[in-house]
Amino acid sequence: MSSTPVVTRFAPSPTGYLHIGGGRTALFNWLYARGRGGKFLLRIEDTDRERSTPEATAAILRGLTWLGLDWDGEVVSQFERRDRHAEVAHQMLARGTAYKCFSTQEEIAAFRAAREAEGASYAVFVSPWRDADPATYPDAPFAIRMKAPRTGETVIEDQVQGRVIIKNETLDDMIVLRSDGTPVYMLAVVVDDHDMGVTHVIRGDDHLNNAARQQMVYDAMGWAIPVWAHIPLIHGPDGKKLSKRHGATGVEEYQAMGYPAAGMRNYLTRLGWAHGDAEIFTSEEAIQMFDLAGIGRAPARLDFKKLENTCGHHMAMAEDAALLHELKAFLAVAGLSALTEVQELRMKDALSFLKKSAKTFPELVEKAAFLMVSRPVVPDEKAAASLDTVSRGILKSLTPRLQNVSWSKDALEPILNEIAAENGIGFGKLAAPLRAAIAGRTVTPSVYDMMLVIGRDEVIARLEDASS
RNA sequence: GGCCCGUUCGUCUAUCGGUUAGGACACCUGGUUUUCAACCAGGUAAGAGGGGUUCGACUCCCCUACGGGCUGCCA
Repeated sequence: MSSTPVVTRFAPSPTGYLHIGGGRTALFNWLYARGRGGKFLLRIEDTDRERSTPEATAAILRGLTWLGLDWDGEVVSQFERRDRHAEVAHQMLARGTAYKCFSTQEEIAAFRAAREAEGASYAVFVSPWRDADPATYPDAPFAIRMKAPRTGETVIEDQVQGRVIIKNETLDDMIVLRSDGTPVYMLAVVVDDHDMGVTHVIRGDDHLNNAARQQMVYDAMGWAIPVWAHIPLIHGPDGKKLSKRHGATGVEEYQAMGYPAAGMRNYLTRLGWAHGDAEIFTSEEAIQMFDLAGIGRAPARLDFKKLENTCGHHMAMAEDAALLHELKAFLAVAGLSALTEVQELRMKDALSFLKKSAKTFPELVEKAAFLMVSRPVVPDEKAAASLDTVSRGILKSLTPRLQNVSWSKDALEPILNEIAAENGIGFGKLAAPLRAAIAGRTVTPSVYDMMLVIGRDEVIARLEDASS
């Protein structure tokens, strides 16, 4: 194979947040580069001055960072490279692979309307200036158009889509430099990818047709064509193009919904890509396994249930310290109050069991309610119901016996069993009021787990609160 | 309209001419259990339709249907 190092890139337009589909495209580029000791570059395609904003760029960077996709080198601004783009357009002019076109937009519109009136199925604009004698050039603004081949075909060798053949007659002489001297996207991408040394262009398949045009620019400049890989877009659960009505479309929304980044990464990697039966894997494993050949050709639908399941596995797999760190970040972006010192201390102990059953951070926080509340614990309606007179009496008889036991499950278990036996009830009947007293609710983690986390003094205090 | 791409269980997919079409999620049933989960065991479920090619097609070719993309001096 080639010995040239792999260089991939992600090139979003800063016109909004980082779309989940864009996030996946970035992820694929990142995986591919990282798995081959290559580089993953980031370029912001901000040539559309009307719609590009610095806020959007910041949001995209945040989204990528959250997903754990680190890029190499500086972020490239396409807009700042406009002089270079114009330079290449003029080089094309000099090479004779482009020409000055003085047709006005009105003339072009009229041309199309006329062809349409004739009943033409499509109207490729043919500029009258394509072969005009420079002596006839008017003193007027002009655009630079590429002198595209009119016959034959352009073949795209795509790693995902296979060999795609486009007839040249269906492609017009696209403009590379506007009459105001600004470069057009189609030129800018090629020049930037070339200058940045991009070897593999992995992007959405909405660009598949564009690849033919771009390839013409590569040819016009005598540059090496990169490896193409046009990946299908992500669709909503109904199979339609993913849009707002399907729910979250922005990467940061997923963070705010509390999906752990590792799970998100795993899910997005598996969405539209497979490696045998591999389902749950770390990023390191994904980097090792990832290849272009495993990418499917059909658009994949988002499945929130599977996303959750995948996230659940990663929650359970996570290191407690890292999970605590991510939990705090989640609390911040979700606009929830930060953990107090006491809560954080308890959380550190509770994570070992909480993470096993939670799939998302909101779920984890929900299960951690017992350690978040402070005295007096106010029971909800159902919990209050289980704290009847009899139960309160039982709890009252329990507290003295907790004073001197060693605070471990092994020591606590016999005591609670004794209490249950003495009162002629099963452990389940005892656990209910205990849960109510300790957490103020009926659905909680194991009573032992809770007791161990909040500690003897707090448990006794809560039991006394509830039984008095 | 034209051009291009796609179509295996509800969903993500494996298969790369010969399989009882496999796995995962979801769903259903059972088990475990201290509540909710989690967990364990089992189950239901698929090659869009029609033509070819072939001894043999989910796999190759064609047509149709459906979905998507492109068709700008947007990116």
